[in-house]
Amino acid sequence: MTDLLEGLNDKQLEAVTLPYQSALILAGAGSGKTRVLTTRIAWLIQTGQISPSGLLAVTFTNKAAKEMLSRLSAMLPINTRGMWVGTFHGLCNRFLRAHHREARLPALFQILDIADQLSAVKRVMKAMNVDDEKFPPKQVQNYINNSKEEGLRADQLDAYDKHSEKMREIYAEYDAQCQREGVVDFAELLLRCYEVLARETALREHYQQRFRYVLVDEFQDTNRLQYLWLKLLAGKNNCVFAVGDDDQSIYAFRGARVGNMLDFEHDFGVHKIIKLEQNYRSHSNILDAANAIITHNKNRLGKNLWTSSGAGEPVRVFEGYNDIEEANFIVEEVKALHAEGQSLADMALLYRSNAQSRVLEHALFSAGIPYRVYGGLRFFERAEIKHAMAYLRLVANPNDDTALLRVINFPTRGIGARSLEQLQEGAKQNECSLWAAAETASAGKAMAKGIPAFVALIRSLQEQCHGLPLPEMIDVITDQSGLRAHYQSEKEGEERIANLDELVNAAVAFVQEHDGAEPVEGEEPAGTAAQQLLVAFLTFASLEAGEHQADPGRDALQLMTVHASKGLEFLNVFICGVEEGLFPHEQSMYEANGLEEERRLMYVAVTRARRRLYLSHAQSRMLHGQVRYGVPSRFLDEIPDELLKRLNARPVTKFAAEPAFGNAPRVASSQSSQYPWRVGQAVMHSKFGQGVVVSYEGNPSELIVQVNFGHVGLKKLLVEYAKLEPV
DNA sequence: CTTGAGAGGTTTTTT
DNA sequence: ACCTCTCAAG
Repeated sequence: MTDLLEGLNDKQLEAVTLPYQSALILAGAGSGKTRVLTTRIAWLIQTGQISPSGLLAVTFTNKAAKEMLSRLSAMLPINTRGMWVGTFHGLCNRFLRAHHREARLPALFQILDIADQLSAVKRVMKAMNVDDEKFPPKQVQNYINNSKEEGLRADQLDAYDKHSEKMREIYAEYDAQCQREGVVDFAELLLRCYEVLARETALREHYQQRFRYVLVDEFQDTNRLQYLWLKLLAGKNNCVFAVGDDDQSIYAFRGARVGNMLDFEHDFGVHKIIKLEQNYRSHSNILDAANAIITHNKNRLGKNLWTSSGAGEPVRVFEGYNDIEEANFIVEEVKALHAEGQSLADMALLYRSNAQSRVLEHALFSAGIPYRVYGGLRFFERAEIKHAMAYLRLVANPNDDTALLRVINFPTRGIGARSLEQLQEGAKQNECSLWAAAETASAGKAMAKGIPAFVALIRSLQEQCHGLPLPEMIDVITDQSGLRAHYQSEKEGEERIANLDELVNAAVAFVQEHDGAEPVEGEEPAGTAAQQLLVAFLTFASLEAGEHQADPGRDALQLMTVHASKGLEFLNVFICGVEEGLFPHEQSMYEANGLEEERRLMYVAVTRARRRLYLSHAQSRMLHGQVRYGVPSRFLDEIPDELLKRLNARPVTKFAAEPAFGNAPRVASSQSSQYPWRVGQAVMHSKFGQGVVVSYEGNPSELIVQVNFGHVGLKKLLVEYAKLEPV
């Protein structure tokens, strides 16, 4: 066996071989974070300090967890199967399955994804007669999730007024509904697990004694609840090894608390933070640019990346007249690089928001460059898959109201709003599930024939599926339910049919992987083996639906948001739309510390590049169907000029010329007499400085002009009072 | 129950 | 611009 510690630098070595104590490792981008984490585990095991079953390692993505496990089994001759290495949600799910009684959950509880959750929220609100104009279901959903991620139940929340009181009430009702139906949402997995550990002393002590060592990846992304969970699990005597990078915290908007890093230092008695600052990814021009940007942030633990691999190429900056020219430039560069023999898969186009991908895709498509867009709808989130899964869920548990509502009339079988209302009424009166109500209704006196037909269908499916292997079950279900026939008659249903076939394939692969899987420890497995497998598959679909690495065979350019690029690296990186209002995003200005998060986002983007980095921006672009004029991002100004190579010199007085490509602003020439300045014209304001006229609104007597003042932001000004000077 | 017009809303989203 | 959702007419 090769020496584990070989090739580690001093800091990495120090982190890997730390004595038994809690530690915080500040691991910069490209500093070998995953390597340190896995080597630490391997070293602890190899030196006999801990057994494989005595540690718990937690990540945010399934990908990261898998990566850790595969590297681990390459380092050590151990069976990683039974090890507690996984995502927060995956581990909590495992815990709850084993201790469902203590958690007061049915053994075969099911997991709601965001879409399921939203429909559950809508259902609760309807039952409560809540006005969904005043309480938009999405907002309610966020409120519930945010509360749970703070570790708070409805009865622990304060209400300030009628509105928040109602929110709290809906939250409580929603939880009650989930409990009745035996389903849990993502946040609930964690909160429930946390509560069980907090409540059940014996259980907590058992796990505390077992997991002497807890390791956390991407610690900067943990939310309040995850932090509390870790603290509870560690207890007084165990140690936590946390690895993270405060400069790469880009999920505050979802409840991640960078502050957990400071709290951690204090709560876990960390003596010394180890900083991994040597970067093995990029040349120094790229790192210096990244460092220059991030030093503008006030709230940092402090860290400076360096490399021994030389300056490398300058950071290239391109300014387009508009987004189309920007896209065309990128196409040309990509072509040139590809012609030099570089693979497309090692090039990435990064953008701040998904809306930007359209223009880029159009240009790439026209040029015949294969590309792949990351993000968007995932396989298990597609409507046809969700429908098939809903039938599957009903076979597993017909009392699953969410699943029932999804397919009771899909394909349509004459069950309209009225029949549904009757069902819901019946369910409410008898305090039973919709399924039970449907059974009663169809057994009783004459009813619209749809419902008895549906009941018969589900019963028949249950019967036919009994004893069948999972893939065949899916075959039967998609066939008998009429799903397949429905999509066959649809004009663009071919892809959907193909997806249903793909679902069968996914089931085949799943069954193979689970062959001879370990039984859940602790308690007797509930249900039959077949039921277990079915529920495991459903859980897999909601918890591990990711894995976007399709068509690895084809060499394709990678398109994704900056968020999606975290953790990845590419030889050549293009960051597009580096403009005020886009990156940093306009919306971020309204949030506390929003700008700092945007800057971290730019830091993440820049540090993705190994060798060559392009930053591009455009003077104008189409946004929400309107031409928007923008000034270069402040982040560009934050990079020292000597690191940059400006590829094209645009005239200093921008926007003086007619807008390129005939995208004439609506109000420009024809009625220009009415408007003092042309849209796109640079103007000076005594207080806000230089800006660009974006649009006009209001009537002629009270004309309002919207000006983009770059760093100051977008401002709406009354033409009459705003003393603007042309530049 | 299906269809289409109109309204509203568009940052990012590991599970 | 474009997508999703709602509601009224067929």
